[in-house]
Amino acid sequence: MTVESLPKHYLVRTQVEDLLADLSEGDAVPAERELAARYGVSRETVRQALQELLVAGRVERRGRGTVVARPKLVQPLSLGSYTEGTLSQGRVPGRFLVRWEEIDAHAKLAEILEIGLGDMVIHLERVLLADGERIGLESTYLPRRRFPDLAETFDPGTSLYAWIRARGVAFTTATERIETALPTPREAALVESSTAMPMIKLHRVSRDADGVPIERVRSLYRGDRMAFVTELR
Amino acid sequence: MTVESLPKHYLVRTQVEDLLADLSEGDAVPAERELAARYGVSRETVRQALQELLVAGRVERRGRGTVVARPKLVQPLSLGSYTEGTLSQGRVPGRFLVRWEEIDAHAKLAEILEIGLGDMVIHLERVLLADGERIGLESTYLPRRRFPDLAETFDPGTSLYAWIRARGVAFTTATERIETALPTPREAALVESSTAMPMIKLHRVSRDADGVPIERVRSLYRGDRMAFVTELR
DNA sequence: TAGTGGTCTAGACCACTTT
DNA sequence: AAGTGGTCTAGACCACTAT
Repeated sequence: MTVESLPKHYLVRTQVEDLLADLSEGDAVPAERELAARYGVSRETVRQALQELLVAGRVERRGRGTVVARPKLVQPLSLGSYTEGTLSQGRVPGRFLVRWEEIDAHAKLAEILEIGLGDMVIHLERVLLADGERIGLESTYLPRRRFPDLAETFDPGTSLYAWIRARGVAFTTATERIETALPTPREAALVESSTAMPMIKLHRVSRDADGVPIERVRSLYRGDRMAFVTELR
Repeated sequence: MTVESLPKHYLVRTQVEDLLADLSEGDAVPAERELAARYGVSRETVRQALQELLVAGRVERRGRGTVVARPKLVQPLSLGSYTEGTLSQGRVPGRFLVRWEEIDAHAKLAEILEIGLGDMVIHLERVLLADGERIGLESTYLPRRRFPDLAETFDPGTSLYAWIRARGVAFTTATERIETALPTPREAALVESSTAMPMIKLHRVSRDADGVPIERVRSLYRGDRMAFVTELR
């Protein structure tokens, strides 16, 4: 890509950004066909410009039409639970279960959790909510041997972190990998987004005071709706 | 987006992924027009599928044609310098200056750096390299009063972190914000990427032992080429 | 029912790179 | 010169939603 001769979709993007400056959160953005006519470009070019503004979190699709987006939500990247992190930002946390299964540990999972190959692993997948909005998807893998009564006593609508801690297990360290990723159609549907919307993917392995892995978590957050903060020491 | 009836571009994406499984790093991927003919779809549909694989870091554009991508580079998200982080991953770090300016601090910057409104700030922008590959863009803002001889004694091709530390300033804490973002055409060109490629944007304020801000850094890393790891305690 | 965004097509022209 | 990806167009059909 050269610096000279800016692409049309980028020019449309900056023009629409000027429109947004005069609008408020939740206000309707002109329709794609209307913008195409106004700027003398094809609808596909407008769509590319809007896609960039969607990824940037400036606008969002809302039922019928496009509206000015709310600011991104911010989450601390910390050892604490999703519940605590969300509450600390003044948001109401929520979650609901979309999958619960008990599987044989394959080689990689067994290695990560430091369990035997073929040991049973509990996998729970939950949609994460902030103020009722779907903002992410969380997959947790736990060794069943360590938490045999999880299925009977844990309510998937509540904090797993709190449940584990209440059983005397201390979260002491965690390794986390952070990158961008695109969702599958299923994942996109679960968070009410699209396959073209980049997500923030987090891979975490949490350990107890003895350095023993407690859980492996894979989280997928909507890149247009979430940002993370962390304190480095 | 509904779960049923998968979009064609996603089906093409999975079919191309199957192709990639039989190829090695650097091998050529069939041309877009060839893939369109092979799968009986339009070229634009193939392009959407390839765009998803580009974002995922599975393929990359290379001169003429598309090839199987190398694995993502991994950087620690730590207080240390880019040089140290890159070396710790067994990569050769590099950087070159693309902008040097001294500006009056505007309100927000003055607040962040805890300096007077209108105090002079040094802004340097550098392209970051790993093994010679352009992987990111870094903008650093420093109060000139604290580093008056920066222009005379600092070589922008070297580690700024090391230069500051050598002057007896200790990096003690930092606050970092992490999110996805799209580059402007200029930024995309500098890292040899495109405006449609999601980047990982980092905002950092580093502080010394007294809690005084040392610098503000805004980094933009190619999302298709970089991942980050951090240790949580 | 009318309007919206989501998807897909067939084709065009361009800049660039390799042969 | 030939082939590649980058951009853009004009149009089509669809599912969904607000009226």
